[in-house]
Amino acid sequence: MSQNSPLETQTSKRRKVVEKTVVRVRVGENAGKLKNEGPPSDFWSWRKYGQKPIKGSPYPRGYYRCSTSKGCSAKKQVERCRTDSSVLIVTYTSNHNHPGPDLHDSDENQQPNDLGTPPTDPVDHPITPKQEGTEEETEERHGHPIMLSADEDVSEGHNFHYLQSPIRIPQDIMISQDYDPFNESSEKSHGTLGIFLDEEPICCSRLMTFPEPKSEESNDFFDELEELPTSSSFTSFLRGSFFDERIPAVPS
DNA sequence: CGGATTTGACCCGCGC
DNA sequence: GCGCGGGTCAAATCCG
Repeated sequence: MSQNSPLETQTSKRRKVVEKTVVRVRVGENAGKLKNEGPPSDFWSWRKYGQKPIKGSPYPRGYYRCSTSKGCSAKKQVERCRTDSSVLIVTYTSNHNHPGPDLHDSDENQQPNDLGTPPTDPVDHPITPKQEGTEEETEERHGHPIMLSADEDVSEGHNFHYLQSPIRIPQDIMISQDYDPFNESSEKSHGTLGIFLDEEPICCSRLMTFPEPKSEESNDFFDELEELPTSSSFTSFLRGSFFDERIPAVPS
C-alpha cells in the first residue's frame, strides 16, 4: 500500500468530513498535573499514537486510537483548553465498530467483529449509514452489533456515532457551560476550535445513546439511561451521574 | 516478553 | 505555488 490502496481511503479523507463529537470535560488541576490528562477514559481502551503541539495552545494535543478492538477506527483527540487548563477538550472521531470493552464476554460474543461476527447487525436500520461523500468505510462499513443514533446530520454525511458512555466516575468532571474558550485573541479562532463557537454550552438535545450494555452488571445505571429518550439523555446524564457533554460538531 | 507510550519525521489539506 | 498547521506512522524506549 502506498497511497492508492483502499486502506488509504480514510487517510486520504482524514481531513474531510468525519463525524466528530466534542466533549468538554472540566477536571481539577490535579488531573492535569498528577496524571497528565488522564484521558477521560470512557470504558474503552485508548492507545496513544501521537502528540502534537497545537498552534495557539500552550498544551499539546494527544491522539488516541481505540485499542479495545483491533479493527476499530474510533479515535479521539485530547487537548487542554488554552484558556482553562482545567478544561479538557476531548474530540471523538469516527465510531467504534464493536461493543464496549467486553466487561465480560461469555454472555454474548460481540467481541471485535473482525473475527466472525456477522456484520449483519441485528439492528442495522434505524439509520442507514449513508456516507455520501465519506467513503471512509475502509472498514467495510461498521459491523456494529448495536449502534447509537447520535444525530442525523445526514446532510453532512454523518453516520452514526458509536460513541461510548463514560462509565467510570470522573473526579471532577462537570459541564462547563459558562466556559468561554475564546476571549483573548480574536484571531481566526474557528480555525481549530470553531467547533466550540458553533455549539452552545449545553445543547446536546439530540445525540448519544448508549452502547447497549449487554452486560448485566455495569448497566445498572445504564439501564435507565438507555430507556430514556434521547432528548432527555441530557437530563438522565445529569442525574445518572454523567458528566461530559458531547457535541456533534459538524465540520463546516 | 509483550504492550503501551514517547518522539520525530513525513504526508496531506487548506489558506494565502 | 508556497507555507503553515494538523494528523498519522514508525522506531525506540519504558513499564508491567
